[in-house]
Amino acid sequence: MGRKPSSKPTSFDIAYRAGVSQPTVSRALRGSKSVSLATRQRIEAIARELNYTVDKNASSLRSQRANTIALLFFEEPGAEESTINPFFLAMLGAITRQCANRGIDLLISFQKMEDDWHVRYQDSHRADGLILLGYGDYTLYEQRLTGLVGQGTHFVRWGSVRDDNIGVTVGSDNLGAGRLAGQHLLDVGRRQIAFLGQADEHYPEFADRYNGLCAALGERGIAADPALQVNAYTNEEDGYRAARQLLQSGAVFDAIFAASDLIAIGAIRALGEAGRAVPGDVAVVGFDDIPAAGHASPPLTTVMQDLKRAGDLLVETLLAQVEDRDQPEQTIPTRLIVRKSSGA
Amino acid sequence: MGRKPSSKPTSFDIAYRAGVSQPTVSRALRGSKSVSLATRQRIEAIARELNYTVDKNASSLRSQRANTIALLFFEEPGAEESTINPFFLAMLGAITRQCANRGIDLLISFQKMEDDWHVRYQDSHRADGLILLGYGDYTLYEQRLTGLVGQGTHFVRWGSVRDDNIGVTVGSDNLGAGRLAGQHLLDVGRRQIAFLGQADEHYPEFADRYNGLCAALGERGIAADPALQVNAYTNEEDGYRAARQLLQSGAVFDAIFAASDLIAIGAIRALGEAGRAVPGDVAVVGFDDIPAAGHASPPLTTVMQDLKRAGDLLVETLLAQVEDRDQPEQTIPTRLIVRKSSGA
DNA sequence: GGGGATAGGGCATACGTATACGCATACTAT
DNA sequence: ATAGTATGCGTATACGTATGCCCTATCCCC
Repeated sequence: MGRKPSSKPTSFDIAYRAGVSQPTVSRALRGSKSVSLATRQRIEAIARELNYTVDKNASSLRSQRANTIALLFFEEPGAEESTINPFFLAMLGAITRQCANRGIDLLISFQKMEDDWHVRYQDSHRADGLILLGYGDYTLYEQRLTGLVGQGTHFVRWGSVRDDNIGVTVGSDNLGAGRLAGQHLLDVGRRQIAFLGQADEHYPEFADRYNGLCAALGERGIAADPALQVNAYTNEEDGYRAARQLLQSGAVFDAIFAASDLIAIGAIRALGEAGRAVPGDVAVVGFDDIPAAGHASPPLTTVMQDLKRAGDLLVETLLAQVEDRDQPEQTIPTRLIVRKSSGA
Repeated sequence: MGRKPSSKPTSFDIAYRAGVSQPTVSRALRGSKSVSLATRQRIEAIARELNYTVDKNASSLRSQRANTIALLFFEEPGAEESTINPFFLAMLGAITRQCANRGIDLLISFQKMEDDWHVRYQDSHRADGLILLGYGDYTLYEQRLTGLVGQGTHFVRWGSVRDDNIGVTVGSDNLGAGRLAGQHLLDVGRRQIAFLGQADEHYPEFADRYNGLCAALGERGIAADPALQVNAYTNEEDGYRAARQLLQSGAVFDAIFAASDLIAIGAIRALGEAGRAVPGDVAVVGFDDIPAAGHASPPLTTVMQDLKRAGDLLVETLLAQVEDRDQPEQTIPTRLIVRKSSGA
């Protein structure tokens, strides 16, 4: 077994054996139609035989195309190392698969918003574009995003799709999802529906979900009670705290719509400790449909985001931008998964 | 705001403004000591001013070093898209951070073992080395791994550290961890300890954990009862099934050591349905310390793997290999996290 | 049979950086 | 003073591929 058969073969080696010039090899392997079928097949056979692979660096250098995108997770400043949002992790899987299908490589990085990611990736020709992921407060970064657009950096971010967003955003239909959840809880006879999650404009996705809930209430002639909205970020602890706060406030409620499954799970824990039965006393609906949702007790009714669709759309939208094509729709419909926690 | 200031500056542009030659710019920015301090600082200032970034493709092409590693997750053939092992996801975070610290880029991919990953990454000069991750059955791939070694491909895999492994392996001290768990259960007075998890050589990590348990039993003069070992892969469903199987077999047991937290959580569900109290009737110890372990009811006693250490070591070991340095130790100690489920 | 069109492929070169060498200048040692 | 040694930098070139341009051989049609 040859240790190192003689370092890696280049397109010149292939060309030599095939009796053609190096550019012909390049053209053949890239599928250019100005190479005859016979020649191409000969070249392909030789390439396979020699275990030849196109050198990505040379290829990218010459073509100015890396065939790579960078995925940036933005962490909350205070985030624990271990607490990566399961929702994003699931999306990672979808994105990865989608990239693999398209023959595109994926660079990944967890970043503080403060770091100079655009320099690190796009500017260095490392990646053709960026996918920005994180329930972050993008309003803090408007300036930077504006700069990116100005520089011609290609990027797509996940979040709340709005007309005045900087750059291109892909996201679930959070407003519609909030309505779905609200309607469902109303349908099962609940009237005092609390919302656990940030509802201000620094968390546009959560705000949309809340607004959707309010819309559903409004459609049935019920006014949303501000006392029933309690801030919560996105983890289990926060859900627990928010629910306790709600309980202690003395507000009357017979349902909770949580902005994420983790919040919902934390809330259920708090309700249990307070002796409130779920769904008997309080119906609970979550958001995301993370794996744990189905295993929670009681199993959690939740809004499912279509992760596969999300991954596909993020990648497709980004590539469309890079290749200067028309961009597809950017809002993804959601689906309500009814389980025991809402008492349906 | 300039749309495109005049495409990207190159090292020649910097050189021109600094009144030096291009190679000097390269040397200065790479920190070569054959550039005077004054010159370097001048160059650095200009580079910053022009927003210059080294073109990674050109750099890698010339230096034959990508400063990139590829992380490959291997999926079980039947794996669901959404069921990425939480343990690996957590490790992903650690690896990512470690790479960021070292200024190394990370490519990521989920693969079937069948695919030709080595071609795709290392052979194409896309990455300097590979990290192989997955509770997979590597014995099936010995041939391929042998081929990799023969080709001089750099890789490190996560798993059971043994002398006869092909390539370099980094992993937790599963044998020691199994002993820890066993000793703990013995210490709290249990004697019939069941093991849920594959114990055959196709799953070396699980086998080590089982063997560690047997060793702990042996040290107290107790023989391991083969009837108390039930196969389970690594997810919650499998743990549930395995526990039911164990219950139905009529075997007597007062403790369960599960090869993973997910198995343990599934087992607790099955025990609950069967009316066996945890830890009253059955003490349970899991493995991994995934986030859900602390939130389980009862909170799960488990073996914590040091993920940060794991990520660091994987990266360091791989780079040591790439750079032809001595490789560090490859076994990582574990720690027992005692919670309620073991009745301590 | 001549003029165009087309297919097939070679030639030259560019992509932007890193590095082996060589050459000056300055500084040390004898 | 003179050989010897750093120091600091320029010259030339290589890394391996993709692509614009040009050339030849067909082939076709009127």
